[in-house]
Amino acid sequence: MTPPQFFKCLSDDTRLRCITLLQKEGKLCVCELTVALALSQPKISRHLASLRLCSLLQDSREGQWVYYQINPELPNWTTSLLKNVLATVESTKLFKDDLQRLQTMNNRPDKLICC
Amino acid sequence: MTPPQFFKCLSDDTRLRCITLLQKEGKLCVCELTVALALSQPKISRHLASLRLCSLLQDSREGQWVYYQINPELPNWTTSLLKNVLATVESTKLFKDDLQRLQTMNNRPDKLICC
DNA sequence: TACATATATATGCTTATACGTATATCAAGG
DNA sequence: CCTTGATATACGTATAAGCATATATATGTA
Repeated sequence: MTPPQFFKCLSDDTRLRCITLLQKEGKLCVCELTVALALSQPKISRHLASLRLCSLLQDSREGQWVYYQINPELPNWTTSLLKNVLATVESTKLFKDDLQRLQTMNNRPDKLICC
Repeated sequence: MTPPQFFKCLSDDTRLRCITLLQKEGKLCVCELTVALALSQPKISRHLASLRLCSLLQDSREGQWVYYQINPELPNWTTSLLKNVLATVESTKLFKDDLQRLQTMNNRPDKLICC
């Protein structure tokens, strides 16, 4: 992934919110992100797919649910920048609201704690 | 400037090259950037204008020449990210070639050293 | 099998980006 | 003034992004 490609991933509000939430929470399924960002499921799915295609995210199915997480094999420069980005965004109202909706979500699926 | 807006600035190759060169060199005029990136003058100008409009860059005229530099009054989080970006890009062939063309440029205008 | 929930993708549309070419503006020097 | 070099902008066009809605696929359960 080249730097401009990487920055394009971060240049859309929906994608940036997904990425920072995933950084914070580690692993979230599509329906959790849909509730957290309060956006339509297809919209979330499309952005997640684009982030998966450029290998910024990884997905893994657990039964009905598909979980997404930051690709743990990203090059160092991206990881370092992402850390920086989270630190920047974490204090914003937008981010706090997303986290709030996630934490108070009804019927939140249990994560499989494996290995 | 919001984070997505900021990342959109960095999401285009031409803009990213201008920004990193300006970070390295401090202040460059349009013709220097045109030679360094080996691109057409209107293309460079248009991208510089967009970066100026979102206040990532500042311009200042010195006679015939218009010099651009990173806006020194950017918020801390941007400055910090930009530093990170330069460190990432600096070792790439693309960046070195740009720098090379700049340094060997003919008729390079003298910068006004003021104050 | 039938149905509910979760997720992905397709379609049609609108808007935004980026580009090349042409042209305008602006400053400096005859 | 008139020209030249530097820079900015306008215009038309091609392409990419993003969206809402509808639909398809996959999984789990009765």
